[in-house]
Amino acid sequence: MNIFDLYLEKIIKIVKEANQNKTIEIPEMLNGINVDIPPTQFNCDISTNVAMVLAKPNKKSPIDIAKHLVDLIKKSDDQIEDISIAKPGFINIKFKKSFWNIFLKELIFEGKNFGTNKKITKKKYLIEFVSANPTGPLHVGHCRGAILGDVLSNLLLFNNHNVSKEYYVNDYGNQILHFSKSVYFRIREIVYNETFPINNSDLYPGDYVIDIAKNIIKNNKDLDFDNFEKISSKLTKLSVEESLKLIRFNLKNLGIIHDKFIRETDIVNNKEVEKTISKLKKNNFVYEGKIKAPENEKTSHWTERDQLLFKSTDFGDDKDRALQKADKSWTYFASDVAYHNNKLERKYDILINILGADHAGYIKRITSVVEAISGKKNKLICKVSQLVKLIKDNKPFKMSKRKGDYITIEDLIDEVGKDATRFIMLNRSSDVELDFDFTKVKEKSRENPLYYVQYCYTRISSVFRNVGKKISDDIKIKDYKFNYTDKEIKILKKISEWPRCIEIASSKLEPHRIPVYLYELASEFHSYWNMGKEDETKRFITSDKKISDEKLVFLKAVSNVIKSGMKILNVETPEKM
RNA sequence: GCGCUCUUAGCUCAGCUGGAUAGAGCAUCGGUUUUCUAAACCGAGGGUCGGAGGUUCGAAUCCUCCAGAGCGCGCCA
Repeated sequence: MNIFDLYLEKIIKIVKEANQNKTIEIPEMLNGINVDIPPTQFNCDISTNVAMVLAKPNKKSPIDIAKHLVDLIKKSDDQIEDISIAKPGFINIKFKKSFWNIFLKELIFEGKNFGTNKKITKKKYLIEFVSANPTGPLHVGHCRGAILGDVLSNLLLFNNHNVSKEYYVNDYGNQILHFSKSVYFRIREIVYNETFPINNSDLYPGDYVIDIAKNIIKNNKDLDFDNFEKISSKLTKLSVEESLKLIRFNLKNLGIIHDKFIRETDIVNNKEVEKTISKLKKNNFVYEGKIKAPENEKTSHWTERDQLLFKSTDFGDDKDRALQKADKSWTYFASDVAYHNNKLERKYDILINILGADHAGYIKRITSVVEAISGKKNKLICKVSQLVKLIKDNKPFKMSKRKGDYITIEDLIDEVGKDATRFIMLNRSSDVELDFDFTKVKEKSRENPLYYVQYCYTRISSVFRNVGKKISDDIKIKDYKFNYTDKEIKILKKISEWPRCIEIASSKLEPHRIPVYLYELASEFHSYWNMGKEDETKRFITSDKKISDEKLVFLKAVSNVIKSGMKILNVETPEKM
């Protein structure tokens, strides 16, 4: 039950009826009208701007319109205790206490589905995220996008959409070649006692490559490591699979499981690139042409030549994009074009890509491709997650591939924990750079917002435990005729904002709103809890170790919302801490 | 040079599908514990929402310009 939507509908109905009775003029579009949360000092529950929106078409002051509407609203609804007008024309509504009983009854009935958006139609989503090169384990830099993608899919699932999570494995091209060469040199180091060419900056020097080399030697006794060319393709495959093992392990420890891993080599080997390009050629989106050197400083080595280009300038990109390299092999972009065609052929309604900030410049061309193939705009939504600035011992911590100097996901999980990592990474808008202070998060774990929210759930659990009940048990109440106090209603109001939080978070793809909301709810609850210290009537458990239905329902409502929010974030809600 | 993102309290950030007197946490200062778990609570101080215009009844929120910060601008992935 979304009370804001409920009252918006009621008000629009009233306005339309008034229009039919010729007492009010309405504009063509009524979407400027909204029902909102009023500022706390007004002592009311919801407010609407309807009078201000209607002022102009009626050529009357908002206050006059409001006066007219207030009567109509009051007449049509028996749950309103007080309805008033505030400058410059807001209509403020305060509900009777019985309204909150209706609300709670509905909430308990909906159970864990409370908050799901019922207005939307079910869609099929494909969300691609992480997709880090399979050249080693994930590091902290990958972490934010991984968690963002995971929680977005949970959020969409919560709203009953169909969601498929995919990882695109870039196992084709130069970087992979360098990687498998690195593995090869590590193998030679082990087998023939040769020194690893540490000064070759193309190679991956990290220690994990040694482990990968060892594994490959152990499991492939029949392989002849004498000549790289001979075993290159086999070795590449083995190296990639070893990397993927590491990556899957990292993701699992973060609580993330993808539905599918799609390999770039499969796309290329299945001739999907040719297929897609010829499709685009037919529609004149692909042609042979030259591109100009980029305008930044290092242009001296640039040679212009004819090559296959995608006409992304047709879609507002600043230059057309190359599909083929000089050696006629496909560019990264070309196989990604084919991959997106592959996605579209699988008939998803919406595609979502989660990208790191360093790939933001790629968005224009890939959305252009999807538009070119599907003929539709906004079929692909790209969501960028900004950088995580790591801070350790009060200094920015720079990771270096060269030195193999990383903070890996395992380090992070060992030291900070999966839940805290997830919560902190999600607690900020993905548009903003995130300071992740390794030392602080570790030391001051008590100040961590995760525990603040979890503690709220723990406190509620302890009440249930103390009266011999379980927090997970369903509760059955015959009549909802409770007389909640102002403080309790304040918390119920916060709970009533939950469906709205979900709605905005999912429509804008901004999951950070969930931890922010949960923190606020927890804060209200802790405040209430502490009132019980001074005033025994405010405690949940009476002196004879019982709890009233009234308090039971109240606690159930709070814990339901915390539980479903934390479930979307995929963090634990322990009953004891 | 061009593109994307950001700029809100001392610090880290919410708030942005336009609404009323702009909110948290940390830090600072002062209080609360024989208790349903103090991993908590209560109170105080702290603001030219980067700057300038514009749209609007109304702008932190939308538009334009400017400044600063970050990221990117390959035939790398």
